[in-house]
Amino acid sequence: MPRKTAKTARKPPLQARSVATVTAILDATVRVLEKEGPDAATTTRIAAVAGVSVGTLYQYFSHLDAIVDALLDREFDRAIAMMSEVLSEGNLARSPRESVTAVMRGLMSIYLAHPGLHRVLAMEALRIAEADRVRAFDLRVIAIASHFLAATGTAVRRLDVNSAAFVVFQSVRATMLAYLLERPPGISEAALIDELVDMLLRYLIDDAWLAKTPPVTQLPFLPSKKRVRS
Amino acid sequence: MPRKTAKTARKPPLQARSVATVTAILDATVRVLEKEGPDAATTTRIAAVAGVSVGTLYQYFSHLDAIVDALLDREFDRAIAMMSEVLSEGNLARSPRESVTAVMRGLMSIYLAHPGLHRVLAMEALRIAEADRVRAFDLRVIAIASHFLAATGTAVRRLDVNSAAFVVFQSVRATMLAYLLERPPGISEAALIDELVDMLLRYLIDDAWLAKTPPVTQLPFLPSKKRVRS
Amino acid sequence: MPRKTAKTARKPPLQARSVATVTAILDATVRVLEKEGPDAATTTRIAAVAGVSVGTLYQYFSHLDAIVDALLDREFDRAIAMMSEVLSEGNLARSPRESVTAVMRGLMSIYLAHPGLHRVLAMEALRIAEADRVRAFDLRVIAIASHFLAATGTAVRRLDVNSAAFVVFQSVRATMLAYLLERPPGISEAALIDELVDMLLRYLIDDAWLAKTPPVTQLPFLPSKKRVRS
Amino acid sequence: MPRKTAKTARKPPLQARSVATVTAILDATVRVLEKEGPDAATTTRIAAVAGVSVGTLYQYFSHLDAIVDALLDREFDRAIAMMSEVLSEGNLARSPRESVTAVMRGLMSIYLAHPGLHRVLAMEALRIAEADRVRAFDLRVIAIASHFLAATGTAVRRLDVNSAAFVVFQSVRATMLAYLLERPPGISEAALIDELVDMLLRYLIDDAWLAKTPPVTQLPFLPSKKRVRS
DNA sequence: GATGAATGAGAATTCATTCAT
DNA sequence: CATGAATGAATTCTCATTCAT
Repeated sequence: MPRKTAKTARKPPLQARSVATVTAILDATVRVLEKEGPDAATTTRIAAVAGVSVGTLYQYFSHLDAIVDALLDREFDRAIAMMSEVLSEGNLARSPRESVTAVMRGLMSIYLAHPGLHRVLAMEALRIAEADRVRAFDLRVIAIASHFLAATGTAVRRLDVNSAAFVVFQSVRATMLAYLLERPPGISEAALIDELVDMLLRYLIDDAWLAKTPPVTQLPFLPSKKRVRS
Repeated sequence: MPRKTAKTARKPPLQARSVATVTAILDATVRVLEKEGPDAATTTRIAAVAGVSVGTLYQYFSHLDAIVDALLDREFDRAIAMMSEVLSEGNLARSPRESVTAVMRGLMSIYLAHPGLHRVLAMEALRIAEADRVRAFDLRVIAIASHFLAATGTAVRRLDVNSAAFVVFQSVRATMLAYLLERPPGISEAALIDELVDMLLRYLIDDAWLAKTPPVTQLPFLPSKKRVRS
Repeated sequence: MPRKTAKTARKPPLQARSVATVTAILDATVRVLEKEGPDAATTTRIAAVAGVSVGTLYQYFSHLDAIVDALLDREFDRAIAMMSEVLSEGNLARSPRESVTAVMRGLMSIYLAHPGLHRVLAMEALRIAEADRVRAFDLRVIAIASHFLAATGTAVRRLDVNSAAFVVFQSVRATMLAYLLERPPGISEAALIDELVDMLLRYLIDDAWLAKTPPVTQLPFLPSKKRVRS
Repeated sequence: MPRKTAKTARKPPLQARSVATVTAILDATVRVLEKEGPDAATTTRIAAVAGVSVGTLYQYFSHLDAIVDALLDREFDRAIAMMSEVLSEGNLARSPRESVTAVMRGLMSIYLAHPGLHRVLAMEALRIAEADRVRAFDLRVIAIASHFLAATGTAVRRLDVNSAAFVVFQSVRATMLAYLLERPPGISEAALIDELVDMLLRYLIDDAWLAKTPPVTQLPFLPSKKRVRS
């Protein structure tokens, strides 16, 4: 994704009819990102893969960046949809651990579907601190989560939901993405999810509530026997 | 940090007598990054600010990327030094919460010193999944932490230290960096640190041990009435 | 007025029933030129402002240049009409100075109405040496002027009317346009017109005839002492 | 001379040594302008003709426009040098008519040397009202002229030298340029110069002074019979 | 006739890297 | 060793013009 200067204006696609073309361009971008890497994602290449001319590409996206933005929105929407589904009425019976695990798995599969894309999206997030976009996403997540928590009567440990949302969003995104990109040997996907779930549950949910469900079998790591002493 | 071609593999900085020049170049890069932004950090500009010619710059760094690598190492060293200090013999008496808080504050100040640099380092981490480098850092941190934990007899909840280190590293880096770059309104620096500390403590440390120190005054947030208790 | 290729020869506007559309396009062009500058005057923008589609625009004008040509003709017509009026039967009693002043004022007001347009027209005149068009205009002006001169019996100093017309046309156009575009400080509109009038009168009209009307109160400028006298 | 957006900064050539390269670029631009026309004067073409790479071109000129600016300055300098020469001490004995004629011939030969260049310079003058540049030139001309006028004791008719300089500059430039570009049939170069000289002399110089030198043999043109009467 | 989506050649500009001095 | 002028591949983006609907 070669970058020059980051211009301001971000025109939305002009016509409603040509959603097909817009989709083609977005999909082509993802395809290039996944198969050829960020450096290959030039306007010319994207247009070629999308089967349109550069001119057409620019008819719908005023900048190369605008494409990335659109993709970010699309992925955010995807994540929101997944969470709505997972935390919907039909799943109120699940334990917090089950629910959070389901969400983590959902997220992981979203990242897994297009790791190269999310790599670029994360880089973009660093390039231009996209506070507003992320904030909007956070708010949507908070709304969904709050609704679910209220419905299940789950007790939350955090005082400041906004801070918690911020911390959780950044932590989960970075961890999952780094995992998918680096594939650290010795850590399975399931194990990573377990770690995240455990971290989040204990960070977010009240102990009393957590106690209601069978605790994970996490055993102490160090020092083994000669424990604590005190 | 304008990028063209990722070119060949990244070589380490050439062995060089003139440490002064190398330092000058590294410092110049940081200065440019902080004051003029990533886009201004061209080889020519860096050389100019460092007071040397481009040619000389290439005498010491085979790639532009090599400079970034060197800076990453330098910052990692800085972090390690800080942790060694904070978790040293002299501080064994501290409670886990105090220790973790001290580490978080140390990290925050490292990021705070050069946010622009760390922004680029984080981007670089995404650009080329630098598994090995991060892994090496993690190992050093684990060593320091293990030592400290053993010395204080602290009980750890995690089974797999490597996974935990991975999760913690990514979570803390991403959260702090995003915080510094976005400066989300309504979240103070101290509050963010508290959140991270709380998350990490409960993720990492055994409840029994935590209980030994005054618990944080986190109050439940939601749902309001039909609260937990029962 | 962005230009790519000068392409083929310039065709005249296609014969069109819908004078309204043609006018709309011409007016839109002027509006864009005045309010958004030459660079904004793209076919798409002009069409948009005119309230038609690009396709329609091309129905009436084979080139973007054809629009400019049409506008040039329109402005020439406007100038001719103004001169005919000013130098008409009803104004034979005026002194040469009065007449020329009236013409200059008329021209100035034509330029003043659309300076941005005339800027482009002048540039176009340089881009493609539009000898024929200008020549035709000159001839019309000469006809009008000759008629007026004969009717008033004014004695002309020039031997070669064509050369004089050429010189006068270029001088007046360039001076007025530069004046309007640069607005040189310290020169009022009236002053500029006086200068031009004085220059033209003395260039064109016989001294004896000029003497008949009160001379301008131009005072000598230099050298100070050994002044000319009388 | 394809144009996109007119950026601001105009860096002067960096090094003094490489004057040769700068000159090569300027000369190449002129050559392209003269032989291939304005549309061919792209950065790539100019660089090629100059025998350097585009990169080098941009090392010395931050914009394509900067080249044009440099050429404008060069031509202005050329004109000033010519006038200094023509109106120098050695030529004080000449009559006003002779002097002005000499200047006009000098100018004509400057335009004649590179009509294509001056065409572009004039267009540029319209594109961005370059008031300051022209003003600076005018001042230099005024200085030279004033000196000469004082030395010869010539009486000037104009009250406002600045206005006069403005009018004269624009009139002469436009007329000569249009002449060279259009080559209107029936007007010889000498004739055009005579016209300009006559116009300027009568516009600028006091009649008494003009009378000192044999008047031009301009005969009345119209109306034929009822002539003015001597 | 009108529409406006699609086209694509082509222009400006950047910057990592080399190498003759 | 240091210098910094030269390189040129590569990229983004524009806009006149066409043509299927």
